[in-house]
Amino acid sequence: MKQSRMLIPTLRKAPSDAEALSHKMMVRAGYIYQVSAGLWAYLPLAQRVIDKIENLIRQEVNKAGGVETTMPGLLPADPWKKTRRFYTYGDNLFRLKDRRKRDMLLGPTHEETYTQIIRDTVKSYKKLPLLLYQIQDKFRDEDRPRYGLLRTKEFIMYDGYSFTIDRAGLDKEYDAQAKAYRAIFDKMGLNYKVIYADSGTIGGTGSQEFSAPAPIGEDTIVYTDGGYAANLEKATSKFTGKQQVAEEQELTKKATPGAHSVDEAAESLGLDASQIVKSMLYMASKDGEDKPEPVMVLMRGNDEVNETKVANEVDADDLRLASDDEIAKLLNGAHAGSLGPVGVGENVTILADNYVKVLVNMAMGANEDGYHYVNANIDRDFRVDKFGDFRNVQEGEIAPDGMPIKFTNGIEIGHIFKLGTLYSQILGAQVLNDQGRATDVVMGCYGIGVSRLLSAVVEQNADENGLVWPTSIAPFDIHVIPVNVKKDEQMSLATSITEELEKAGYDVLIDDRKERAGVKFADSDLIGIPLRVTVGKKASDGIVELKLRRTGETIEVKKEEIVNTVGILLKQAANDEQSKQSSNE
RNA sequence: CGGGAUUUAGCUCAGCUUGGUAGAGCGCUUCGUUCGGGACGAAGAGGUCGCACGUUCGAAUCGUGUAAUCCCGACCA
Repeated sequence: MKQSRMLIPTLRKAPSDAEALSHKMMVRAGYIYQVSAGLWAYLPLAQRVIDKIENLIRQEVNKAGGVETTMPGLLPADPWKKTRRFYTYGDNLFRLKDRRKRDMLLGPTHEETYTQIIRDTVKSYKKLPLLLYQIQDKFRDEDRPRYGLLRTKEFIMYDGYSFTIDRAGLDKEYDAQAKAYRAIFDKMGLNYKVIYADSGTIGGTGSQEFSAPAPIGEDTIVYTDGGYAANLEKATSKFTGKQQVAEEQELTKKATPGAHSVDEAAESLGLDASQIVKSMLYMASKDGEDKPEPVMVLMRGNDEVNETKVANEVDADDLRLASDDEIAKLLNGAHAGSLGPVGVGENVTILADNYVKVLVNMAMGANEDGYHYVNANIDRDFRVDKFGDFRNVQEGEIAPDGMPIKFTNGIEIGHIFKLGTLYSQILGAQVLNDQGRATDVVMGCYGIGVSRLLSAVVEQNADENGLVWPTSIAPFDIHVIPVNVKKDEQMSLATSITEELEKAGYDVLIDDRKERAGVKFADSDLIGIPLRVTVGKKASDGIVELKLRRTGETIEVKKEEIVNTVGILLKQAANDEQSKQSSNE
């Protein structure tokens, strides 16, 4: 491929509004062009990377029994109304009407559509299992698109859906997808972590999230060197609290003027935050029920409430902090900042973290602005309905695997999920089983953020000169650079080398532009093709220079040896990329 | 949803305080020299200063509104 026929608008400087490394680099290197906030054009180089990633996915998913399909991006709202997601999905769903005023939407995911197809076309368990997938644009009206391709309003996604007659079948499909995902990400040379999650609240019985550590990642990954990995929402640590031993003192109300936070109260009372109990008032509600139930959560002042754990405990679909009005109404006109469990009525469920259980003579808000209680004790002064783990783990604590916990940011690149029969029940996707009885089809759903993968890979593979693509998904394998295109011996050698390498099956880009060497080298580094072939002064002797982008390693070879040497170098580079990854997981 | 910032040439920015209808560097075009790590010289092209309304004889500049873009935060009582 001639570079003069490509559109590669490289820039000396990154646009001033780019923040993330991958965002800046991909714009500078001429891969992507921003059309609008959260909407990106993939220029020729990005398109080639995307094609390679997609083909890698196809390869591995097909191996796992997947078959490719394509759904419309524009969808009728009716099935989404049946599953209620038309109403519950929130503002991220693009809703629109067609000319007959029929409600439509732009698909953010396709559970309904695939379930509908299976419902109408598969009537017998003998036709199962099936794993249907597509690689296609998805639409989500993100509140805040950011970081280049990381969070956008339209993005490319692999989404697969498995249909089986029973749970055992689902487990097989799920495991096959997990295996395929690992193969895909391994081949891409990505560093990633697999996060296992227990059953979610909505009909699922298991999920794994694949997350690539990177500074701009929006997940907090809790992990250990022993292999433990979890979301902050799900992470647990060993309880290390010790029962405090002290004589119970008299409950006393103290003035703490102006103290609204734990730190302010701690200062005012001369106590450590860990001896202060903060009390958070939440409103918990379930789907389809209007009246939320108040839940008070007690926590050491230096801990953070984990709302997922609280929601699970009270079996709530929605959990939110109580509004000022609600607090005032339930707690005698008190305001946030001075809440506490003393004297709280039976209508409020009181949960307390395990670490509160071991405290004696604790301080807490008095439900009266400007006052805190000190020397409060459980049972004697206030009621606790249930103790449990309701806090976020902290770095350095001991994980369930016995190793110290570390935190890192991660980019969610893939997710697999055991859906169960939720959608098939609602949409009526049933087949006859071997007993001749109608049975709900058991589903799993699987997703990979394809366009987001570019960001993840670039975040992990770039240096100050530009991108450094892994060989498996680089837009080209080899960048041939005739240093001076006006010198016939250089140009003709470069051309013949390009043809030879292309014949050998490589993707080759030849820089046939009438640019000076410095410009070509700088652009080449920026673009990040794994191997560069420089055809320069020694062209007349039939000698060229090979240079690896990642290591900078350079060797001179005779033209007769190029194809052979290139093969060795690229294979070695691919091995290095994959071993780098496996040592990391 | 809350807060902050920005918007002038393809990119990075200056000019605005003290109104007089626009500049630099890079990039782009042409010619010449140069030619293995972002060359040099000469001559050019390119902008209704985000948009609207207002103030004024006159607005990139002052006022009001609006839009777009980016960043931060989203309740820890």
